[in-house]
Amino acid sequence: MQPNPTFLNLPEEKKRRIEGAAADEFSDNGYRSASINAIVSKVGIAKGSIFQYFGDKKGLFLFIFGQSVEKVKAYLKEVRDATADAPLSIRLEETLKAGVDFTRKHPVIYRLYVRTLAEKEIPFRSEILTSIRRYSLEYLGSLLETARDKGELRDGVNLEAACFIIDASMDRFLQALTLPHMDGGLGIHNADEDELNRRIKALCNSLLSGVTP
Amino acid sequence: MQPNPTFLNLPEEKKRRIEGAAADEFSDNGYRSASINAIVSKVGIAKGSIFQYFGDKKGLFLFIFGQSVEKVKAYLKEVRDATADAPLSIRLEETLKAGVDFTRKHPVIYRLYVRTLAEKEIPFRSEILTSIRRYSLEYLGSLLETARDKGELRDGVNLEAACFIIDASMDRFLQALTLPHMDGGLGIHNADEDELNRRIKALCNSLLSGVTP
Amino acid sequence: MQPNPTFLNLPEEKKRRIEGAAADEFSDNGYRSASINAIVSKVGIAKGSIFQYFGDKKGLFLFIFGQSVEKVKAYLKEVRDATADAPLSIRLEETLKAGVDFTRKHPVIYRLYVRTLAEKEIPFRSEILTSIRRYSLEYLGSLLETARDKGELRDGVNLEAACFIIDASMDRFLQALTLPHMDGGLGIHNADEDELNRRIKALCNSLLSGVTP
Amino acid sequence: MQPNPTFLNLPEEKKRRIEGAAADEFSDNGYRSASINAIVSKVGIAKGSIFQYFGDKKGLFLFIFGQSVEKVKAYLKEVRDATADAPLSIRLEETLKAGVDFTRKHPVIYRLYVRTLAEKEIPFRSEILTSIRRYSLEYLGSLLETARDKGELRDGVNLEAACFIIDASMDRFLQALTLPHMDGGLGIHNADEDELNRRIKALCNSLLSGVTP
DNA sequence: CATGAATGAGAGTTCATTCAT
DNA sequence: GATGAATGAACTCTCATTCAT
Repeated sequence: MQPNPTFLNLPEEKKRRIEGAAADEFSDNGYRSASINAIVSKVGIAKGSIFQYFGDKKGLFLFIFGQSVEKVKAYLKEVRDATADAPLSIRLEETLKAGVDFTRKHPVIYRLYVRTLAEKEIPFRSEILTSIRRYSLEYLGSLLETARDKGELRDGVNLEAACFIIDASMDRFLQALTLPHMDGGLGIHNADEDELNRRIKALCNSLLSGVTP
Repeated sequence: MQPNPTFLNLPEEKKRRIEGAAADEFSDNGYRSASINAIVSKVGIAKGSIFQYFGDKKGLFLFIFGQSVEKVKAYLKEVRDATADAPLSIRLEETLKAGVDFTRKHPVIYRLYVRTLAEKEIPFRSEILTSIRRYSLEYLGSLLETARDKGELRDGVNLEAACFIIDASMDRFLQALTLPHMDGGLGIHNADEDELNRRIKALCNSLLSGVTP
Repeated sequence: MQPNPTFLNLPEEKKRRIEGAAADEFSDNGYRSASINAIVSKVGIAKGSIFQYFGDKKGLFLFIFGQSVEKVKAYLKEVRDATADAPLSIRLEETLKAGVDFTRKHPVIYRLYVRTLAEKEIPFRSEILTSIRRYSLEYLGSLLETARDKGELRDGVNLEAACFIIDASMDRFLQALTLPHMDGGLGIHNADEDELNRRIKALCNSLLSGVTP
Repeated sequence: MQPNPTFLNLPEEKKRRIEGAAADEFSDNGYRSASINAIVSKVGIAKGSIFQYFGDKKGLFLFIFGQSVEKVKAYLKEVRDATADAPLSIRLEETLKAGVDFTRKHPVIYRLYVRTLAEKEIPFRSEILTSIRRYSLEYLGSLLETARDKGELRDGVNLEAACFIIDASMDRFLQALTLPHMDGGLGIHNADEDELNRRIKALCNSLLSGVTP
């Protein structure tokens, strides 16, 4: 999980170039098909250096992935704290907005996550995914519980199912943002800022209100 | 997309063995990492034959994937027709049940779809995914429109958003079935039949009713 | 141990070129340092072909080594049968002469054996060496037992120790032939035919008679 | 052959750690497969230091090997002097015992010698081996000459051949001690102290007396 | 003087694809 | 039409050596 100190002592800019190229490569090609050749020739360093920094391909992947997860967590924590007193609808909106924002700033991170989802032989895949899902559900769970305690929810609401639906919908929303092909009916992919915000509001509204009378 | 006539004239049983092995290999390893070596040695035919039948790896993949999509469509069409007169809640339940059923009978097909979602260099990936999503939304859209016309929906419901949420939630439900790690809060993965049906009902209820008073 | 049939069906001449190059490479460099690159570029075939024929480096080595052992055994069996009725001194001389003859015809085989002796990580090294030593001792043992039964040996001779000494001395004699550096006092390495036969006779005499009165 | 003065001025303890690690590595892996990486990481010094001290891999090997040879010579000289007045049979026994003793105390040195025997590309291999053999034969030669002068030998004994046989047999005896696989008929490898001494006596007896009446 | 980061050649191995049989 | 031998590029990983600090 931890790269060699050598790597950590590298000039900030070089580090970022390596991380960037590796994240790109993994998110474009998944773990197994990602090529260390491609990474080093993009960055312009010797092949051996990568192995000096990270030991092996697995070590590189674990580091890049771990970094990404940390970034996402930090981002979400910020949103949670910043909206602590807002009503649920606003908190969901802000969460999704933050997700959109983050996905745009770090598109590779989201793709990296999707790739990890799909690939079987990724090192520690099971642990990685389980921990991500758990974190995500805890986050949404705490939002919903707070809302329930404040009386914002209907009686008898199934919190688990609600979490599941919200999680899945937001996840898909972000997928649609990253992958044009998943942008089924919502026209998210090429939307401008205003349009996107309307979409977010609409989705969150629908998530909260359901469709039946 | 179309294999060489030579392939089509093969004995039914041999064709099925080839298709099965190829589907397994692609769904286990994705497109790029799938090995034609592995496929032919599993089936017990000559490597050259695959290239005779399908031209190249790309052709093989396209054929296998296309076949899978046809199977899914046929399955869904059946459900739609069979439940034409039922209320929306039942139709959703039956759809999800059918999805579960199908995923269990043809686990490789679902995995194949997830892999395709994740991999960038898959031939015609964009077209493939777009068409799948469109089909899925059309299907759900027609269910919801029928329901609206029958007065089952609340006024002012945002059909697009509803479709999106239902699609995403069902998709995730099936993912949780296939991938233990996605089974966040719902405990789907190891559920017995009864438990699973309760989960399906709960999810569909929540999808229809929302959480707010 | 068995190469792919593909290899066995190769034209005799090509097979021999491959076997020769591989035996050379292994006997020059040992197992680990032997380079498949070097072998294929010497033979002029593609790198992949070696792996098609033998699976991996280990398979190649095992095949080459096994072949060599078979050749040696066949050679020794011939000598044993041809000298069945001769006195021990002649049989030893003929054995050593045969060894010299063989070592000259197939110098790589002897070097291969020495290399295997020295290297730790050779596949099945332990089994290989044990079986070679056992075979060698059985061979000499049967010679000595026959001699004893014919009354050619002094009473109370320690057969085990005698075997050991003869085995070691002959082994070293052949080493001296192959490796100029081991040619300590005997001047074997550059000896002409007559000289060599004298050396053989002298060694066998000394082996039989010892040094004490 | 001589390391940089920098090395010689190192604290005794550090020098010994470096020598030990290098001897281990070379004797375990041979020259070419020995890894300087492994050596430095075992000792805990910088990789560059090795090159500073010894120039290159070759220099390091030559130094380590030379050192080992010196140790052996010193050991043998001691035995020779200590047994100057004993009869030949005792001197041989003591020599072999000393060899056993030394091999046990410094197993890497013996392995190092065997490895050098086997590997072709070792620097100055030819010179190294020639000098070792010559020394060994000189040593045994002086033992035998002394014995002849004292009338311990039969008339007409071939001293050269006797030397050769004794050298080869003792060498093999030590090999059997180090490599279980060479322990052909004698059961040396797992022998306890008493048993081993009996084996040594038996071998030396047989060496001196031969097998014929 | 010691350090260890950087290098790039070379290792074994796998693979899609071609084509003579 | 079916076969599978041959190919060579690409893969991950190791290593001795150099040299700026």
